Formats: sequence, structure tokens, C-alpha cells
Amino acid sequence: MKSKATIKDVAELAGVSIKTVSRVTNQEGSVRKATLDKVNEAIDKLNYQPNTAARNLAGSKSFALGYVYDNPNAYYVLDMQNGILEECRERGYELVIHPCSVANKSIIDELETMVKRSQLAGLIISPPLSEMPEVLTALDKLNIAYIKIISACEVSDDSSPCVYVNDRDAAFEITEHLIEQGHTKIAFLRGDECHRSSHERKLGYLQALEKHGIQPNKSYQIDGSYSFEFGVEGAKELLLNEEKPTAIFSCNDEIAAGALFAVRLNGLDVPSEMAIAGFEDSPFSRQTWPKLTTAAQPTNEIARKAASSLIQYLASQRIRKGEQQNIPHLHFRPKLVKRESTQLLTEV
Amino acid sequence: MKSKATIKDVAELAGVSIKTVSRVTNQEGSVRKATLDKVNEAIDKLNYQPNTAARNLAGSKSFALGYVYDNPNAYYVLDMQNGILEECRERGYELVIHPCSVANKSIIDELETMVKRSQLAGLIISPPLSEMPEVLTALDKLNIAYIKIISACEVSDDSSPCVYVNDRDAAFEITEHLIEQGHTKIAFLRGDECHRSSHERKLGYLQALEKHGIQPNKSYQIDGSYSFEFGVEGAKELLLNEEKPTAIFSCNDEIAAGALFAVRLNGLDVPSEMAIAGFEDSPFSRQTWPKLTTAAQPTNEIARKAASSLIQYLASQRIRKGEQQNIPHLHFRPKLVKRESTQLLTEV
DNA sequence: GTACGTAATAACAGCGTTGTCATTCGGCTT
DNA sequence: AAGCCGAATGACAACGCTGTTATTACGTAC
Repeated sequence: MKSKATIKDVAELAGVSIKTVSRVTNQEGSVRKATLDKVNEAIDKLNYQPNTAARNLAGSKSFALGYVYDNPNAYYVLDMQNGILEECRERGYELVIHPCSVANKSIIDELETMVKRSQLAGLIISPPLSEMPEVLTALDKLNIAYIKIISACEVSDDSSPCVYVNDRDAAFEITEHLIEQGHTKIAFLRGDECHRSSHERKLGYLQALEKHGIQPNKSYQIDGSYSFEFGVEGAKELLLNEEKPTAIFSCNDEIAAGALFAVRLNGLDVPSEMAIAGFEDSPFSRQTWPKLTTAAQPTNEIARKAASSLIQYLASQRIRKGEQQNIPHLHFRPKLVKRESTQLLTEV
Repeated sequence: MKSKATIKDVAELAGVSIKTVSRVTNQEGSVRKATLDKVNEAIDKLNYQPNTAARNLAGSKSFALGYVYDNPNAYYVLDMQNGILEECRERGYELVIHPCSVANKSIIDELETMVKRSQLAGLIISPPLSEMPEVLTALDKLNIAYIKIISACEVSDDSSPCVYVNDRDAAFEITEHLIEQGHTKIAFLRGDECHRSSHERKLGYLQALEKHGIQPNKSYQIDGSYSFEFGVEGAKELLLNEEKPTAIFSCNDEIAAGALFAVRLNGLDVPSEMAIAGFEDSPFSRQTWPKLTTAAQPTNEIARKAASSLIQYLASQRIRKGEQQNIPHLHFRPKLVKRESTQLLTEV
């Protein structure tokens, strides 16, 4: 690899000192236009790429973000990852991904090791890890910057950067949509206990029922996990009710896909005999028949914005050390996507 | 972050020179047992983690692998990623992931920039990139070590590290399984042109037909892409044949899932009226009804072994510079998984 | 007990950047 | 034209580690 060009070569070719080159690459300012052009030209000519290692070492900071997650679902993870990556590339950061398991007792140690080893500038944490107080406390203790993505409809704690995803209102909207279709016997299949989203979504469901004067029916509410299998089991159980529900709102698309299968195996038509809605707008929801009504979560955008905010936050930290600074808070609200699984009308 | 402990602190505490500590952390040998213990004790006590940046800079090498892929499918990518990561963690390497698009003309430049920026020790490349000569040539020119994962049943080129996945024989086996079930009118839905696997699998299919004296029927062979949508379209087209096939072998599970839907929409029962097989053993294949017969690709293991071989190869390169060295070649063969979509008998 | 060879250890100079601080430049005031 | 000041630039010392080369310790043979 002829990737030899160092800052020295550039400086020499441009006829300036290495420090000036450094100023240019870091956009520090205080460089005259003429000089800047000379330097940039030299950089292009030599195809110069600053050495990350040297940069990190000398600056005793790093240009790498970490993405910490507990593999909730392949599409979500990949969407997040890609979104973060896009932002990182633009900003000249690197991404270190770190899947880990909530079940793992030593997760705190694991995170600590990771942060130290990789010299990360900051972390992006997605649920359910981002909703575990002990994890957040540990990170605070490590004194590492992070932005967490959580399910909540309002700012709950403004001391650290956060992305709020308003699952509750979106679930409310889905439930209202079902009610509009004439349903009153609406069941709910809830996802994992440890994901706040599953509770938020259920809350939205209950609020919608209440608003429309519908008595919630305990036997229509089953708790489980975010999985196809639970969808199948949960729907089967629902169908055991003497008075069967006419609609099932599933906490995510995977559950919905499972429910869909169980329902159709039972010989019921969807949506005429049973409406089914999911949540997330994952590819799943488009690969079932009929396609699933769901709530579209802009995961990729969430990821990008989260990364972007974190990077900005880090920059401001470097400048105003110690001082108070703006702590980013972002809000997202999944949007209802009406498809065939809940209504007869639409085009396919 | 009190992550202050440097090699100096450790050296001081252990009463040795920093070089000795370096020897210990790098397992260079030539350290007396007593000294080694002292040093290790100090490392533990200070919770010392070598600084990656300094390490890379001083050694002018790096401990990071890159995983380059063109997002073929979420489950595959994630399996690969996790496998590589597991190995990396054990060996103290980092992983930089790099999704990119085959369609992108400047992909070569992109790779070059990435390699330079991230100071990568080596690359792991999966299909279809690993099967594009121009990409491999570019990497050779960059003089970066890499291991490629390709679809092939025998060693084709022994000059660079390679993982061979024998799709052909696995496809042969699946086809034979269908023939054993009494099928002779077997259709084939092929995946993307640019993936060698799609051709290899088709070859296996054709070879099985030939072995059993079945005349291949051109109108039973449709080319498309690795997607659910193509599965739907392809199956529809197949059903237009006057003499319909009785079995569809789909190039992967996604296609199979699509085909399954189209077939059932057409009112045909699976497997009694139409058998359907997939390939890959992705979660898809277990979340359809009936479950899909498929070929299990040990993606996670492939990834681990690939990473492991690459790391070993890099190490041997460092030692025997210039000299001839063992170039790793690994072979994998997906295994037939019989499920309900091709046979009536089995338990659900 | 001396000499010798090898294994174990240390000293020290980089690696390619950035941070700090000193210096020079260019324009503006007087 | 001298004096001044902020902006632009440069010199040089870190950053924490590894590679290289020099030095010391230890065991063995005579």
C-alpha cells in the first residue's frame, strides 16, 4: 500500500508547516484563503488521509462512536447501524458496533472494557439497554458521553442527550384506526417486559379504548415477547375466548405476522373476520398476505440524527469544557401506515 | 474516565521497564515466569488497557478488521457480523463494518479511502463483492490482506485466502430430495445474476435432474433476484404454464417465502399440490406455514472461521515477511434441512 | 572460579499527529 | 514612517506504545 503520504509530505509540497496542514484538515480556521487552497491542492495531489491512530493519540480524543445494542431484531439493528454509519462517514467518524446481551450479568464490565479499549468518543444506545438504569449509571461513572434512544412521549430526564420515540401516541392512533373500522373487541399482544416500548404501546392502546368508551377486556390482553412464535401462541390463546376479538393489535410486526398465521390457520379471513395491526413497518409487514397495517418508525433517520446530535454534543463539550452546554433532545413519532390487514377498501 | 493507567504506570508498579510490560501484553515471550506474574498482577491491579491508538501508531500496524458487504439480506449480514465480532473480541481485534453498493461506480475509491482511513489490518469480503474481479484486483493493488467468501465447490485460485461455500452440492441434494418425493416437474427460481451462488445453486439443480434422467424444462427456470417480490412474481409465472410444475426450488428462503404466498393465493396446497424448497435456513424459513425445506448455511461459523484464518494469516505475514506462507482455504457445505414444505410426514 | 553463550531485560528513538506557545506578517493608526 | 495589534504561521514537545539495539543476568562447561 503506497498510502505513505503523511502530514509532512503535504506540508512540504504546499510549502507550509505541518501545523498549518493540521489546521486545514481540522478546520480550525485562522488560515488565509491562499494558504488554504495551496494546502488543499497538496492534499488532493498526494491523496492524503490523516492517520487516525496518530490523530487519536496526539489529540487524546477519538473519532469513533460505539453502537451498543441487545439484538432486538435484525431489521432494526441494521437500520440503526446504517443510519449511524452514514452520519459517521460524513463527519469522519468511525463506528464500533457492540452487540451484547441484557441477560449477561457482567454487561457493565463488558461495556467498560469496550469503552477503554476502543477509545470511544461516545456511545449510542438503543433499547432495551438504554432503558436500564444500572447501565446508564455505569456509563455515567465511566464518564463517557452517550445518547440514548428510549420509548417515551415526553422528556423525563434532561441531564443527558436523548432521543424520544413516542410509541404511545402512535399506538393510540393505530387503535383509533381500528375503532374507526368499527371494532370494539380489540385485543393486544404485548412484547417483552423489559422493553419500555411494549408498555408505552399498550398504554396508547388503553388510552384509545378509554377515549372511545370501550371497556378494556383483560382476557384480550396477553403479554409475551417480540417474536413470531409469541404471535402464533398469543393469537391461538385469543381465539380460545368465548367471545372472540375482532381485531388484534400486535406490539410489533413480527408478532403480527405470527398472529396472522395463527388466525388464518384457524380458517378466519383477514381482515373481514379478524383485523390485524403491527408496529414498526419492518419488511415483515409487507411480506405477509394481506400486508400489515403498522406504524412506521423512521429508524434510519432516528439513527442518523442521534449520531449527528452526539457528534455535535461532543464538539461542544470540547470547546466549552466544564461549562453548561446544550443537551440535545430529539423527538420522533411513528406514523400510521394503513394497509390491507385492517381494511377491505385499499388498492393492493 | 479514570482510564489513566498507561504502560508506564504498570512498569513502575511492577518494577520493570515499559518494554517488558509490552512484551507481556503482546505475548512476545522471553519473559521469566516470575516477572510475568509481577507484571500481570500490576496490570490487573491498575485495570490497564493498552491504548489502541498508540499501539497502532508505534507498531505501524493495526488491530482492526474490516467487513465489506453489499447488504444482500439482513439476517445474513448480521450473522456474519456477529460471527466476525466474536472472533475479533477473543483475539483483541476491532471490527469496522463497511456496507457499500455494488451499483456504486466509485466503489473502488471508496474501499481505498476506507482502508487508509481506518488503518485496517485486513478485510473480510462477502458476496457479491468477493466475486467481482475488479474489486479484488483493486484490493491487491492496495496491498491489503483480505479473505473472501465465495460460492464454489473447489479451489479455483490459491493465491489469496478464501472461504469456499459449496452451494452446488447442497442444491444438488435439495433437488434430489424433491425427486425422492416423487417430483419430476421441478421448477427453479434463480437469484441475482451477480451472485455466483445463484448460478452454483442452479448448476446443482441441473446436475441432479440429469443424474436422474429428468429432461430440464426451460419454462420451469426463471431468473430474478433474491427477494420476496421475485418469489411472488416468479411463482405466478410458473403457474401460467400449461403443465404446471409440482415443485419449486427457490434460490433462497426469501424467494421461497414469496413463492409460497403466490402458490397459496392460487389456492394450491403446500406441499401436497406444490412442494417448495428454499436455501439458507434463515428465520424466514421457520416463520412461514408450512415451514420451508432449505439448506442450512452455517453463516456464523463461516464468519468466525474466516476472521480467525485471516488473523492467523496476518500474524504469519508479520513473522515471515516476504517468504512464502500458508494461504488459508476453508470449505463449507450447507446441509439439507427437511421441513414440511416438501413432505407430508413430519411433525410440526 | 573463569569464560562464554544465550535468555532476559532495559534504554531510547521513533510512529504521525495535535496542543502550546512563540514568532512573524500585514494592515491600520498616528 | 514608526508603532501597534490581531491574525496567520511555525517550532517543538508531547501522546503511549513498539522496534531496535545495547546491556545485564543466568546457567553451563571447562
